[in-house]
Amino acid sequence: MKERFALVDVNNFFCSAEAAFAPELKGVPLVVLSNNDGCVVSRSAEVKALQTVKMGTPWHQMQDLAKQHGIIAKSSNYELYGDMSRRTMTVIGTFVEPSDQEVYSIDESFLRLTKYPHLDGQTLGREIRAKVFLWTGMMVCCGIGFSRTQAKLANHLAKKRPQYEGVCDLTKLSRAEFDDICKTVSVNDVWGIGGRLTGHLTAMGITTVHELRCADIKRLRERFGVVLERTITELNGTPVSGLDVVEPKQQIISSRSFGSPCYDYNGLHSMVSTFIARATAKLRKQGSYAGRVCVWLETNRFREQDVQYHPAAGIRLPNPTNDIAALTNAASIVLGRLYKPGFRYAKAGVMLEELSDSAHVQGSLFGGSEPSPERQKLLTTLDRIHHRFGKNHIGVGYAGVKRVPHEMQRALMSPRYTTRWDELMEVQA
DNA sequence: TCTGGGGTCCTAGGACCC
DNA sequence: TCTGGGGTCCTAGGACCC
Repeated sequence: MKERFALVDVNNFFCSAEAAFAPELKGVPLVVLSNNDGCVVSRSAEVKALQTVKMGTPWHQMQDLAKQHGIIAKSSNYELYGDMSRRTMTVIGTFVEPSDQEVYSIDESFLRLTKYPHLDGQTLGREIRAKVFLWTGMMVCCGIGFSRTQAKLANHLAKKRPQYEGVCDLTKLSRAEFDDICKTVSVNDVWGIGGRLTGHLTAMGITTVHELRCADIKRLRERFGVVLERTITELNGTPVSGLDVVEPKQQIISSRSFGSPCYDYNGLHSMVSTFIARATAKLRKQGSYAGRVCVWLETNRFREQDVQYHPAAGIRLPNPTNDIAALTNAASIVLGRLYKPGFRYAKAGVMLEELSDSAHVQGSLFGGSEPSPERQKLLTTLDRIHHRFGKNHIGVGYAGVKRVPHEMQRALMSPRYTTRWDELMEVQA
């Protein structure tokens, strides 16, 4: 039996999540900004229609444009988006068995339809759209194909071409119809083909999906590697990969630009400690232990007048651990090596690596040792306090105990309608 | 003044082993 | 004069994704 996949994806996800609770944001030009209110990371249909605001445009560079078109901006509200994502994915998941859904990103989900040959793609897509909209207020598009890459392509068409009305099923097309459509889509719109590859392919005279499908696959593999070969195979209707099962993360990163520049060691130390706290929380949530801690610092690369410095280094722990104090300590050692006075630091980050599901490291000279029961109790209690009161009430060293001076700016943030009792939406009778 | 954050996979090349 | 060859593991960096 031929495999069949669907990709369901929310339109303008962050903007839609904002508008779901604020009717005045519906039908108006709206953007959502990255951390620190830096860049545009989501645009409403009205902003996309202007064609002048690209993804990633710095907000401070488009003030005039915003005034001219009445563009409203919102700070990113990841607590709201995370919760709306969970709700949306749950509704999408009601159409198949759990093992046939892969939540691919915050706003996208693959469904494997192979087991449900009786489901007509068009009908299913329309039903998903209706149910998701009714239950969450979010509008999705649905693409269906014989591989995940085809489903992605179909979703792209469903989103961009009004005649599809949000649902595109490539599996129902004849060979000739499929070829004709592929002649109208640029390689750049294919999942897995980014700017670099597009440049190289264009130079070889390959600009449309049809040309890519017909190209000499052996030659392209030799030149660009196995990834492109798989993409072409999938475009031609043979799935190379099925659904990905959710694996624990192999690395955990926490990193932020500072709300204001930082010059001194103590300031950096408090930020790095905060990042470690956040990363450790993720680590403990997935039940992993880290074997290596990396830290990096960055000056502001956009300031040409500044001397640039962006060092990075890591340290291997004697035994993998999930103990926030041990991880903070390791990060402090690395930071001590990296820090040099006299620079205008703008950003820092930490990375937990070599994650395992055990505190024991194989072949360690001294043997792995579990933290003592008392220690475990302390760590678990910390987790509970974080869970119940939020992350900013207790921490190690400088982290999170009080507002740190370089915290990010989120001047335009909306309420966290669905996750905070004191930020619930109020309705006036 | 202000320019995001968090991931994965693959490959080439060096280190090291026998 | 002439200095092996094959294999694995690790790391850094590139490309991509959302």
